[in-house]
Amino acid sequence: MQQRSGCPINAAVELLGDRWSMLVLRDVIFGDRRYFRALLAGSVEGIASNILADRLVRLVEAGILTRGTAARGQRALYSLTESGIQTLPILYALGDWGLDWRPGDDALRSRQQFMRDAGPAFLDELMDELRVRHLGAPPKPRHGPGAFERLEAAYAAERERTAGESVTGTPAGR
Amino acid sequence: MQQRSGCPINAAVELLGDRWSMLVLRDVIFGDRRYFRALLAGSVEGIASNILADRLVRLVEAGILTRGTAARGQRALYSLTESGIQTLPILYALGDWGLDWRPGDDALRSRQQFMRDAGPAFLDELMDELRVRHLGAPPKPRHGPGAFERLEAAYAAERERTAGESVTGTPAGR
DNA sequence: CGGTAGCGGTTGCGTTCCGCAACCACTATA
DNA sequence: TATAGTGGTTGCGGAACGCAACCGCTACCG
Repeated sequence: MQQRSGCPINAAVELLGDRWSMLVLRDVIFGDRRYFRALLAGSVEGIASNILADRLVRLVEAGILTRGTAARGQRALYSLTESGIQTLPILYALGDWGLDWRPGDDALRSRQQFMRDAGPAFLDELMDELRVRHLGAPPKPRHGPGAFERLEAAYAAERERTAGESVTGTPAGR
Repeated sequence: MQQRSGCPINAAVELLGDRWSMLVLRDVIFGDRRYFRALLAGSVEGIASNILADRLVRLVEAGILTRGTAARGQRALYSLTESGIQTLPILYALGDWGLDWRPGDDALRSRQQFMRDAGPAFLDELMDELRVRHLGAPPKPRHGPGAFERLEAAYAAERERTAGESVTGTPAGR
């Protein structure tokens, strides 16, 4: 891909400015989906397989992901590189804006709300854990549940809450 | 536009996830280009007039920009709304990533570098000034040059420096 | 040895979007 | 009346997207 300008914002947009790349990274980072089939089946937005295949190739070529060496018919593990891990602030900024200015599902919004409440240091904590997961970095000693663990707990709790609402809210529901 | 999911990240991507929207906002915010012709002629990446027209309509419809009431043949002033002003952290995150992981022009990179060095409070300062420019908010009392002023000064200095380099650096240049 | 499920994709095809250039109606100025 | 400037619009070819079906390969189980 040829660069249209030397502006760093443009450089990022040329690579990530489409309807799917950031969502794939979101699912890798937050959903821990690291196999083709997992990304395909787990996609909330319903990505098509050819689009997913294309994006994975591009992200690998751009050095954002690496693909584990896997022969045909075998599972290929995708991992984040350091530059991939550092796309997290972009994802956060997008989600933070979307939380304020666009409508959305309460359960899915709770994750973003949790991150906002947790403050900016939480992002660093998440990135540290990604380095452990994806780069084989030694895990940092911690007391209590990890950052992703807390995030998922908040999401699960919210899902539970809204699910309960929808059940009790429609008594003879159909 | 119909939403593909209730995820706040997806909500932002659906609106801003294309090759031009963020660049238009960048030029409005950092370049203070608020007229169609200024955005068209000043575009470093060379946006086409039909694409620009389309994006302006979409951004206005999304409530990110407002269009001043102007008859045909008269200048229409585009202004940021509060939600438009708050896309600045997204622009910053994109540029910050691009600065680290993508090649680019030194002069254009200096602006992003300056913002990084200035720290996160600088973003708030910029957003305050945008509220003055675009929303008619009362200017905050300040000592010394404003945030945009400092930013442009850094950019101009770097442009001067690299221009000097290219002259003195290639003595009998060809 | 044969059938089946799972793996990462690929292919075809129609629709939408992007990129380029020319062109438009209108206003303000002289 | 002529000219420059305003915000666009139109036409067209190529690229990207979205959908569904299909593919070759491996691993497992009987």
